[in-house]
Amino acid sequence: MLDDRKLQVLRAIVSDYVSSQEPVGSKALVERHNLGVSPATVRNDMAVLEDEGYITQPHTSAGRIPTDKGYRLFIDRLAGVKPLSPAERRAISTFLSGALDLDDVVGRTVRLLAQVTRQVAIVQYPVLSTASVRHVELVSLGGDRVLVIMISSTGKVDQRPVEVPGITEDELAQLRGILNAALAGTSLADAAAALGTLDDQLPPPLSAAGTQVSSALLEILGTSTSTRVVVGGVPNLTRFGAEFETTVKPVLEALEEQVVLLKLLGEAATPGDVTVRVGHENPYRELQTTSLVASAYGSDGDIWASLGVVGPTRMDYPSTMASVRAVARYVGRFLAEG
Amino acid sequence: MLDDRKLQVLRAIVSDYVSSQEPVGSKALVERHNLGVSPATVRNDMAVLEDEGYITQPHTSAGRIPTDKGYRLFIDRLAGVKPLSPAERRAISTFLSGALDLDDVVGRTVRLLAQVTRQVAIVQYPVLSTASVRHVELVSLGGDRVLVIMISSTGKVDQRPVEVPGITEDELAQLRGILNAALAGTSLADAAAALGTLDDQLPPPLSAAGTQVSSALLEILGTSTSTRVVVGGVPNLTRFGAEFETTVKPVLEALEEQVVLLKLLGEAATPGDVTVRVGHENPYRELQTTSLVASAYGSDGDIWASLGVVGPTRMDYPSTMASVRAVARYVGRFLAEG
DNA sequence: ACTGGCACTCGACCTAGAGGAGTGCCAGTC
DNA sequence: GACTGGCACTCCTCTAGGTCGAGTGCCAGT
Repeated sequence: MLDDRKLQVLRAIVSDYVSSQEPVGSKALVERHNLGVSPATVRNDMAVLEDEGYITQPHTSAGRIPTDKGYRLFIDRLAGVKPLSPAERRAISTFLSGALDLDDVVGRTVRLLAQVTRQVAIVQYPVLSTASVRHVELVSLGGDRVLVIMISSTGKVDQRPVEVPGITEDELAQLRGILNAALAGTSLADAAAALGTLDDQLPPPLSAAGTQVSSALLEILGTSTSTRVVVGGVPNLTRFGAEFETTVKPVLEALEEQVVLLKLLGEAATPGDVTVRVGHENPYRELQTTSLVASAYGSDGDIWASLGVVGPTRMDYPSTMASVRAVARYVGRFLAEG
Repeated sequence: MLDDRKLQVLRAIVSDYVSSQEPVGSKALVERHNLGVSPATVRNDMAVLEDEGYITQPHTSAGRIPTDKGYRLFIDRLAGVKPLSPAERRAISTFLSGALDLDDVVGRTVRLLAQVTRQVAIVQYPVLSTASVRHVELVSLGGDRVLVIMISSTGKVDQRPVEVPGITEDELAQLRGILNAALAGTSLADAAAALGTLDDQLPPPLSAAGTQVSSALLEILGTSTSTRVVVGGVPNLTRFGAEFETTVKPVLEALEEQVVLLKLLGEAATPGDVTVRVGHENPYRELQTTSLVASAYGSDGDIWASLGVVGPTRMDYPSTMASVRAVARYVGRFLAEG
């Protein structure tokens, strides 16, 4: 159905359109890519490609532009992996050195990704299903207030204040000891269960406080599995001022919805493999005029989280995919070591 | 020089232009605001206002639009305080109830501010110059790594990992005790000094570890005085799609520059008093086509930090200023209560 | 000091026409 | 049968000209 040359024509249309943002005609095509055939032949091929739904005409006597389906075919079968430039390689491999803590790693990653792809970047905080509780700390805030702090093996620190009327420092220390004995080293998933059985075993003077602290810890455990997301490179959207309605506006709106972003990224499953959602393939209506390029990151098949970029469907997929993959790999490796 | 009626004319021009975004002419003015004089008279007044630089014409034979100087006069002398709507009052006074921790308070505040002003909101994390160290915690991360955690009286928790070869749990506990004895309760400013004198007093086995931990704490102290900002309501920019170059683009660019934002907000000094920077009054070139409405928040003259909104110079100053002031006051009060 | 009247300016909007890029189709060639 | 050159056609883009009307500045009159 689609012979080699037709595919080549499609590839040429995509690549020309991506760089010029203008419908591309048969004549320009044969001139810029030496296809070895006449414009008339290309026109015939284009007619077939249009019949099949890979390209379309904005109006009767204009050139062709790729449809979402066309981009999809391009990505699946035509896009060679574009090697990263040495500068990009260098940027990626030095960007994380000297990172201080998890916040810093995520922050640097999002800036890096935005910089190399020149798109809006999204990075999800890592959730390690095999992460464990490193330590629980209770700190008196004066009065009846106590700050409950949980440190996980990924280095993430969460806290919640609770009201615990009339507890003494000694009791606090005692409770701290019990909690750490029960929780330290358990996985986040098991920790919730461990907390449940703990309540009964507390000596009476501690039981009221224990209940308060337990529920705070449960909240913390809950929020550390449904994780946050960080966004960067928003000013890159200004490049697409002309496509305000189709690109700038939907992306800005989607970015404010953490839930949407999380779901989007959540579907980018296997690390090392880059997932692309082109236009209408996207489950979220506002983003159906844009594309998402995402990848999970982690190490040894252990998925931690996802990262990616959002941009107009008209984007340079080979480069973007290469960059996203490289950054995902690098961050995964970095976190595995650190 | 400018009699009462001329001021009234200016006020009418500002308010009409803000709502219509179109140059306003003499006839429309007398019709919409019953000025009691003829269009010709208004024209004479407008000629004077233009001579003085308060208004300008986009082109000959068009209506007038306010200049930055005109807005400034409007704000200083003409803008009555627009009372908040009951709905806004309610939104403001309920938005923070149930806030969990400092992050949550700041997050809710920025969303609230964006919602009521329908502009892009910026909230600086509170820095309390009189804040003190509540507690220092050292947690072994396994191997030679130790996590240094500092909790301040505002409820802010910061952490840094450090390398401390071959330290035992006992030594860690000892060091923790010494640190808390020396630091707990001291102001953040004094804490740095206290750390300096501490190093000498440590028993030899702890001195190496002490140095590492001290420098981590100093870093933490450094970053908690130069604080972060949080941004929200960016999708509100889509309302100004027509003014892409003058509003959307500069704001997006400025938002990515934390430093710029901090400096901007830092100049909004006294709490309760709203600072407005109109267009060219703004020290940052990119933002000279936009206005900033900001206020410090805190309690009892104790400034904690600032918050505000950025939008086009053509904005509804009375409402925006009222909202910013109300939110700043409310957040200040909320934080003071704990 | 204000007003009505008037000539004038100039952008917004419409229309018409030229130019041109690009197409589809068809008859002809290898 | 696949490719090509040629040709008529479409329809966007750009320009030029013309009308319309909101708005102005100025001046003479009250």
